[in-house]
Amino acid sequence: MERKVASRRRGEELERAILDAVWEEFLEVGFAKLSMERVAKRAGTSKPVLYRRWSSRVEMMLACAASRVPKADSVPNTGSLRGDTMALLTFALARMRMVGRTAMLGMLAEVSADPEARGVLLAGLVNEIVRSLNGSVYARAVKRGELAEEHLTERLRRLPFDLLRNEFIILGDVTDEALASILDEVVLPALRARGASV
Amino acid sequence: MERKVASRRRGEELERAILDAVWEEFLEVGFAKLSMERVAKRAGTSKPVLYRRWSSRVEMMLACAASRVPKADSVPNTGSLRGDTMALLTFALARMRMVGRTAMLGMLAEVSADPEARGVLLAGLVNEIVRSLNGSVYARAVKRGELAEEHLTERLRRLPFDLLRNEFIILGDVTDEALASILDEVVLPALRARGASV
DNA sequence: TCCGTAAGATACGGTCCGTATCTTGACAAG
DNA sequence: CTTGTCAAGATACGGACCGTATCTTACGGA
Repeated sequence: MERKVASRRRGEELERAILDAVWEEFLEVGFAKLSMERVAKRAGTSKPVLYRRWSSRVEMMLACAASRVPKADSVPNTGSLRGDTMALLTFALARMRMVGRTAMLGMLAEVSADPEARGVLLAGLVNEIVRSLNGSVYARAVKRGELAEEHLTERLRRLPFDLLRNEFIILGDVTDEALASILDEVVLPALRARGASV
Repeated sequence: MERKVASRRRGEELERAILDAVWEEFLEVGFAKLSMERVAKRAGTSKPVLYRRWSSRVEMMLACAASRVPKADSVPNTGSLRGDTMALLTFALARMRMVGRTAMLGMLAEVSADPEARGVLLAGLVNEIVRSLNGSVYARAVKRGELAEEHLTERLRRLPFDLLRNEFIILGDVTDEALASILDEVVLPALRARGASV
């Protein structure tokens, strides 16, 4: 919990200890009640040390999240659009669960006033993984002949993640059935509707 | 801003004055920085008076929101499913704009830990309007022959609002084009896909 | 060996929390 | 008109944090 060692930590080692403290503190008291004061105490250091690194609580928590959330690697080729998308959403869901609904909402809320911070958050937690989808899953589906590239609008590319994120934020979690219904009742039908007749 | 009148307000009158103060304060400093202390001062009263009515900041803000957000009345019959849904989403969007992204996120975040408060918030801001959709828009579309009732799953009923809410929360606002793309690229195609083939 | 740099400790004024206490005004019953 | 009740309103409290300033001291590189 606290420390009272003679040695003085620096650089990497110190930063690691702080981010670990942030995480433990987060698990213990939650996002809303996480304070610089407590983190400093838990890490066995002091507030100025934190403020030298991050200018705000959110920035610090983003650093913590970034240090723990797994990077999006490649998406497995399951042989079908549905399988690939399901795998991708499952991975994305796992990431969301690591952070948790409360923390996601808290960060979104605290960041919603500052356009710059908002950009950073969205880039890290939203767009990165969308690009991944564009780059492999949809490309493979086009190659397989499951999709026509010219019908892939921006909205359709974002669609699976928009629905997943909404479900997670509002309902608290996403069951397997919910995932399936997102795919089978919305995403795939929308993707396959060619002549979007009015 | 403040008041120093001899008369002592009570009941309805006092409550109105407080909720007005909450709203003005919200417009001025935003959701995150809104404090009981400042609201009390602005309303020309004191904290105990606030705490006698509402047990928390969120509860007070919900009361304020409820007193200002227009109730969902009837949905105009435009003659087509697309027109009806567009009208409904436009109305829902207007409501969201009155509250604002920051406040919505703030409330969702503060409420996300407490299941009971969460239920209240969702019931008021989500489900009410979904019921309205079920009750009239979809019923009319079924009567017109535009939809088959047996394909109207829970997910499809929620779909327009899920997408609207997500867009509003994440992107900050919803343009007319975005609204149109939600309808024409996702909602209507999904609704019309009969045999949800895998 | 020495010196710059950052760690770590402490303290500051400030805001806000939620609650307790007390006085005083408004209103109604008699 | 008198009087009793109840909530409004004022004030103060201990406590948690904020963000910053100041000062000493240990580490690590030159």
